[in-house]
Parts: sequence; structure tokens; C-alpha cells
Amino acid sequence: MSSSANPTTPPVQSIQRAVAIMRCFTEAEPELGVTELSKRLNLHKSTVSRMLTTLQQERLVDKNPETGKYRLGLGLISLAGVALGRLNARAAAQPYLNDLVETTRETVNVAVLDRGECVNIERAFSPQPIRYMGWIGRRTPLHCTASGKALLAGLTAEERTAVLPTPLPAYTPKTITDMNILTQSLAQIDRQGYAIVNEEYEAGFSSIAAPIRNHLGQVMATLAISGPTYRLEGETITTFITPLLQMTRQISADLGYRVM
Amino acid sequence: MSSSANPTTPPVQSIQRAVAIMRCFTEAEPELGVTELSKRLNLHKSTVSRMLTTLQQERLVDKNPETGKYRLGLGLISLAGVALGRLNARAAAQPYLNDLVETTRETVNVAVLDRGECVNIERAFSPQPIRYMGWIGRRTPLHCTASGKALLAGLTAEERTAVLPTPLPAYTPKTITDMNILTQSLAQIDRQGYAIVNEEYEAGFSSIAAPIRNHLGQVMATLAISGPTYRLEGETITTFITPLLQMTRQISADLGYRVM
DNA sequence: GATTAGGTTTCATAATACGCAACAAATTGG
DNA sequence: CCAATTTGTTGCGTATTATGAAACCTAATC
Repeated sequence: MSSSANPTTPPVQSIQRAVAIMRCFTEAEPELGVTELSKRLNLHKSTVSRMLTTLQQERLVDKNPETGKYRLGLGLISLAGVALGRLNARAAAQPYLNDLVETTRETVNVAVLDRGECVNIERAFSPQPIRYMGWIGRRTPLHCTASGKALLAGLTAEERTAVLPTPLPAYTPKTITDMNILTQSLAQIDRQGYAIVNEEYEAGFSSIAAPIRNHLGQVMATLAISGPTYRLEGETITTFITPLLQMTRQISADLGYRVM
Repeated sequence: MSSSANPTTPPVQSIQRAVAIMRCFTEAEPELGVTELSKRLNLHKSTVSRMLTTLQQERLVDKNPETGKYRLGLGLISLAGVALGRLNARAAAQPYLNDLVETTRETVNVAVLDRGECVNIERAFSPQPIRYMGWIGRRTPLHCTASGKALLAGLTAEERTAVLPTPLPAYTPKTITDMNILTQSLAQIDRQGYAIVNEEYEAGFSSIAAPIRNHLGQVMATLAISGPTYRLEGETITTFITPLLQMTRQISADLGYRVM
């Protein structure tokens, strides 16, 4: 039977269009008008207007009464809540996050792999005013974030090739874009059991992550500690290794993973 | 122009159907098959199958490889993350939630009003093993939850009539179903500035909530402390009044609300 | 006040989504 | 182990829906 990668069934165009409309709304641009969406998606204004009206009826978008513009609606939050609720790694990790925040005083995140990206599914924020704000749902690349690399390190070479873009995009001057160098780096991460990334994805931002394993030993999520480089640089981030690994071992054990 | 309650534009049926499919997945039933969805929604199997394929391509559902059944996908989480990101009350409340959990040792939630329901938009869980697990996105009724009543108390009589169902459904023997009694109760809540609910929505469950106001003094969200009745009954829940009100005043002040 | 821009609605029709039937694969029960 | 049943997918023709064009309404701009 065909996989989703090579569908023989033509997709339902109206659903694709509706999702494309919703995906135009971002953290940077939370509100958009009919005409703007029409231009971006190359759809007629009347098509966009009708679709927005239906999405609004279904609570997936709403209209800001003050600006008259559309934005994503709270109905998405309820659906997402159901989607999050089935993630075992999230439930397993959640009781430990605040302890790790207290120990490190930095933001802690849980992330999973989804279709070539790293998706945050849980987080506990640092109490410090300058902190990493990785919100739930945020997607980041795999090859230049600590969580992403920890996820990649748990994949076979084949799986890795399937999820990584070619060429690897550069996000900062420090991003590794050579596949061989990345592969070697991932082998090292697999051996040592954690990944550290300094400013490969975003200037001034560093993090350390380790895998969370299921009862079969497969990497199902990662636990990461993130913050501004000026606070983590030097030896500071290495002091997080032990508490991080202790925590991921505990969480993995809660999920049934036994080291043989 | 017509509101979403009385649309003159016919809705896009395919979008409605797709959303109906997604809404079949719940916390209680996170995985469903094509035939089951077909029966529930009275749609042909081939229609459901095609729609699920497109939703899967768009990451709003995925297929559990172990069971072959469909479930809500992580793509929803990213959209919901954007939706949550625009909620000022949530961002304003978030730094205070852990303090309130430490003070009360109970679960703390932030909720907003959305189309006749109370929706959780933030939460910090109690560290105790028996605790209220109000997940983000969870929807609860207005007339029998503390958050719901705190939201209702901030509405005009007209607005209230618009959002409340008639008759008021009973969830437990303690649910108030008489509109006059509810109205009097809400007037009292408005005067005292907080709502307490004991087992009106769910047996064994109680909570206290207070409104979060914006710069105009309008109730935009609520902050609630919830837990099992056996821990909160008697005088315990009243000891939460002062810390809760202090916190909602602080959060409201952060949002620009000034008591005249 | 005129013009422009954004958004909505009516209408005819082009194109899509649909149901039906057939088929393939998986599951169930004897 | 095999037949029967159930589930899910796909090809096809067409009924129905979604669509774009045009007209209209409202708000914003000059």
C-alpha cells in the first residue's frame, strides 16, 4: 500500500488549502488578512475568505475584533492537547523537568522527531529573565540543535539519510554543513550519550541534550537543557552532563528501558 | 456582515468533514480506524480514507505503525503553539504559576473563554501523586467549574445568556442547574472576587479561581487552583484565597490593569 | 469627496470530491 | 490451515461542491 511519501490517491485539495492557510500564521506573524493570504498562496480572495469563514466556524481560526484580521484559534489547542496526551515520553518526563530546572536554572525541553524536524513537546522555563523560550510545538532542524543531533544519533544511516535535507542548510557560521563531519560527530554523540551544540542554529544560543529511550532501547525523545551561550560557555555546560544523564536514565527506566 | 453564528456563506464541506474527523479523536479514544470513523460520521469509507490520507500528508493525523490505526498528529502541536503564543494572559501568568504551586502544593491552571466553554491554556502540576491533570486544550463547562464561574462573573447578563446552554446540564448531584440560583451565585463571586466550586463538575474534584484582567479591566482569563476534594475541603481551600488574589492582582497589573 | 484597498456575496460552471464497486490485505473463527 | 469476514484502498464516472469572476459593501487613504 502506498506510503504517505508516494501517494497514489490524489489529495483532497480543499484540506491542503485550508492547512496551507493555517500554516501562514506564525509566531512572527500571528495575524493576517484575506488579501495577504490570497497573495501568499496564489488563491482567489473569495476562496480564502470562504475557507477562513469555515475554519472560524470550526474554531481553528478566529478574527481579532480589534484589527479585523484572522489568527489561529483556540480549537487547535484542544486538538493538540489530545495529540500531546498520547506521547508517553512527555508524560514520563514531565515529573522531572522542574527538578532539572532547579538544578541547572536553565530552560528544559522534551522533543521528538517528526518528519525531518525536531518538535518540542514539553518544557519548563528557566526562572532567569534571560532564558530560552522553546514553546511547545516549536520545530527546529535536526542537524544543528542538540536535541536534533541526539535524535539523529539514534537513527540508522538509512533513516538519517531519509530525514536530512541535502545540502544541509547553514543557520550560523558555525553550522556543520558537511555530511561526513556531521556523521562523525553523531558517532561521537552516540558513544558519549549526549550532544552539545554551541551557536550552530542561532547566535548566542547553546544547549545540551540526551536521548530518552523506550522499553526496546529505541530513542523516542530527547531531554535538553538550553540557554544563552554567555551563561553556558566554558565548563558550565559540562557540569550539566551528569544531572542530565541521570534524569534521562530515570525517565527511560520509567518507560521500561533496562540496560543490559 | 454575518457572524459565524449566522453565516450566509455556505461552509466548505470538505473542511468541516476533515475537522469532524479530527474531533473524533479524544483523550479517551486516541486511535480510530477508517471504518469506525465512517460509521460515526455517516461518511463513506472511501471518503474518510482519502481525507485521512491528506490529513496525514499535512501532519494533522498520523498512523500508528503498530496498530494501523489513525491518531492526531504532531503538526497540530505546532499550529497550537502559535495559537497559544498570542495569548497575553498566558505569557503574563506563566512566571507566577510555579510559585503558586509551591505555596498551595496543588495544580494551578490558566483558562480562557472560547465559544461557550472554558479552555485551559497553561498549567503547572502539583508535585503530589494525586493531583488534578487539567491538560492544555482541555475544555470544561462554564456553569459548574470555578474557572468557568469566574469567567461568567465578568460578563454582562446578555453575554452570559449567549454563552450558556439552556437548560444547564447536570454533571453531578451538586451541579447548579437553576439559572436564577446561578445568577445570584455569580453576583456573589463578582463581589468577593473569586469562585469556589466543590464537586459540581466532577465527583471528588474541587477548585478555586479568580479573574485575570486586562488594562481595560475586562476579564480575559482566570487563574485556578484545583485538586481532590478530600485535600481541599473544610478551611483548606479558603487559605488559598489570599495568595490567589495576590497573584491575579499582580498578573493583572503586569497586563496594565490599574485599580482606581 | 474621490480613490483605493480589503473583504464579502452572488452566480454560473469548471473541477473536485464523492459514492460505488472491485480489489487487496488482514483478521477472525472453525 | 483455510474459508469467511472485515477493514482499508483505489479506479472510475458523475453529482455535487468549490471556485473564480464580477459586483458590491465598507473602511482607509489621500
